[in-house]
Amino acid sequence: MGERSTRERILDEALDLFLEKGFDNASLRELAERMGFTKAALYYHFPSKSDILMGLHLRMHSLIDEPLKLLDDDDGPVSLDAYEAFLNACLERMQANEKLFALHRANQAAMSKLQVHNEGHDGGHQELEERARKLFSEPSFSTEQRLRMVAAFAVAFVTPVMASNLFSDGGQENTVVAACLGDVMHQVLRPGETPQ
Amino acid sequence: MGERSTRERILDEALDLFLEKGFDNASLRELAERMGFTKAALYYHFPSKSDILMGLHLRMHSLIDEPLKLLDDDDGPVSLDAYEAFLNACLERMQANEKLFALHRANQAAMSKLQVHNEGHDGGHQELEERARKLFSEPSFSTEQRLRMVAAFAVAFVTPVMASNLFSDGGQENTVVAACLGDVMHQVLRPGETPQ
DNA sequence: GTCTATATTTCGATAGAC
DNA sequence: GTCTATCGAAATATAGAC
Repeated sequence: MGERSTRERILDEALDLFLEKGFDNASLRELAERMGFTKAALYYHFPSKSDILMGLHLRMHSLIDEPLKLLDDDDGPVSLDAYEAFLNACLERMQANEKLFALHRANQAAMSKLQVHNEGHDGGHQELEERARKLFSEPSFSTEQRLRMVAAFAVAFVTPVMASNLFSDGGQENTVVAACLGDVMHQVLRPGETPQ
Repeated sequence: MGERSTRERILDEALDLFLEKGFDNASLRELAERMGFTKAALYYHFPSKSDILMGLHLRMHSLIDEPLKLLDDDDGPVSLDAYEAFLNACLERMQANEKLFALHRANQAAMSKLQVHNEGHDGGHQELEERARKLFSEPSFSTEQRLRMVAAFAVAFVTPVMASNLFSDGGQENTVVAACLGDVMHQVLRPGETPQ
């Protein structure tokens, strides 16, 4: 049952390596060494180095695919409630896949270069960015409200990995963190509910 | 008056180039081309490529040097008020130097490799990280309070550049953004002041 | 699926003239 | 302070045997 394909094991190892050295400074030679075979063998499983990164990007893509639906099946513009539910869903999945998101953050420059070589389905990075740009430009929200939506986004996507990196005492309970950040995001998104 | 030294103009151009392509994928050849001279000339001004990045890092370092003092001249552990003042001061300086912070974020992997080659004064990156780790491990705060401090940090340091990248209508007034995010951070830092 | 080569390219860096 | 020319290293990628 614990049998992962070689391809998946390469991605696992690549995730660790890319996190340690950064994508650009990690060499396929070292990745191959860690896998126990040679560089050329990697090219049997992946056509290029950036395809390995793309493989990891797709893993993350599939993680937020479902939460993303929470923003979809509204007919009108997105509601604050839907957005909050989306962020909470992301938070949960991030905690279970912290390294994947950390990679994405630390190697944003490399991620941005992932292009669409195929036809319709891209899996690229700029697709998500375009979507975010549209979301945060929703004219039915005030400027302040939109700023708050971005702030909540920042809390959801960067706080968890920062916290686990910076707290000297190991990781806190995931449920505790999620609950607390859920409160924070709720507060951030709804300015009216605070006293004066 | 508008006379910047060649060294400074190289740093200006490097900031733009590194932002576009990422530090690792930007070549000194292209940087030299943009400057209007050759690669070798760069080596007259900087001993190595990473020294150019270090130059940009030092620019940012000098920006937060003064806000950092707000955390220093307390005798006891840091107060929430001092921390909030620090974040607000950073926010202000970030807005005036957005690109510098964006570079730092997008090339975190490369920044982490900036080492200390000299003696006492480093200007390295891990110095700040160590400081942050210490701050967020302050035992006089509860776990939730510390989490909130990290969240406020995320709001201060990532929201402004995200906002100016994602809002389709150009940049909002800096003062408006700063005021709004100041409110948000205040809210985030002080859980007690909200109704249930 | 993995191996041993090797091709190819690109880049950082140096030497020395002007 | 900027140039030409070149070195040497390292990395991606390919060809073809097993």
